[in-house]
Amino acid sequence: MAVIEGLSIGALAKRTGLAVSAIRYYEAQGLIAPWRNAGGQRRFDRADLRRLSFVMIAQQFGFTLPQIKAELDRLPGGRTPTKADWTRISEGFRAALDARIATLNRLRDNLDGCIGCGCLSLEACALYNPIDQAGEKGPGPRYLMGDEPAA
Amino acid sequence: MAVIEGLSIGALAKRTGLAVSAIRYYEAQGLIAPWRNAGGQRRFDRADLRRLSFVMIAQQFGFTLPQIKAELDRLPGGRTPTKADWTRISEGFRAALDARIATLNRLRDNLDGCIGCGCLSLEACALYNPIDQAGEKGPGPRYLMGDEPAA
DNA sequence: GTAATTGCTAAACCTAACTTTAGGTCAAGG
DNA sequence: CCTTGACCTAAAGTTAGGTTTAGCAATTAC
Repeated sequence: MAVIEGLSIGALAKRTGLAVSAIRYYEAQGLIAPWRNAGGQRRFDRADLRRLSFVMIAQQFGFTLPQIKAELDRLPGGRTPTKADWTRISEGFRAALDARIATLNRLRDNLDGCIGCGCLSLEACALYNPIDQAGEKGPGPRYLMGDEPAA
Repeated sequence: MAVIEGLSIGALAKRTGLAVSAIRYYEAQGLIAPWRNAGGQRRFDRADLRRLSFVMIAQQFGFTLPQIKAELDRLPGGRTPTKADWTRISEGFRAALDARIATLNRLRDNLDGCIGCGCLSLEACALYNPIDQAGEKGPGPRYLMGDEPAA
């Protein structure tokens, strides 16, 4: 008869398709903030489903978890985010995504130029130079988004 | 007046902009194969400049080092690669890049649809479903959007 | 009431692509 | 000849985004 307050981590995992361990990891990174029940177990709001949805989509867009957290932190604290809140955030995505697409298009156009010459020479090849210094930060390994190469 | 045979690793680093440690790492991964001088130091061919150029560009395209190695291994052994060799490889790039751009465009179009509704709901949102499961390999979230919701 | 789930934490492990460190060796200039 | 800077190796460290393991506690099912 007890009304279940909030979802358990397992339920959330089932609903989102995420692994339980991933959800705990996201909590550790500050992306979600469940409360605890009397026994110390995590309980989640239904709104957390949407937060996790946001995380999953943003990852597909190539955002890092800190970047995603930054967006989520802009959601109003203290109340359930409204449709307008999510819409505002989606528009930020849209801009970032457009920039990413533009970069790739530029890369491709340069490549088209290079296919003709076959040069790949450091001095002359347009692919080396200011390809995207501004576009992607991140120290160490720079992953772009992972696609299968087909080649 | 000794004619310098081959480039030192430092010279190669300067010419490519790579770190010396990165070049040694690439050698360990089989991407380049310098020879050694009498004192045991690495000496590189001028053609290695182009190989490294290839590596750097391919990385910008999002290829992993093993994938890049696979391409390089298809270069004819025993002779300096020709323009035609590089051109053939560039065309493979072109295809992979086109695929990636198409994916992002599709993602963006879905997002545009979602901006209107603000939903981000697991049941309804078009962004969840079969976005592009072509490339599920690689590090990171295996479970994410990956295989079995069966669990 | 008890067994089977499910959940908890902390810490270790994983991959990719490197960098850093420690402890030596080689080469070029004065 | 001697010093300085470039090079060498092997091993450990780094970052991102998690997963796995070990050892227990809380819930749920029967």
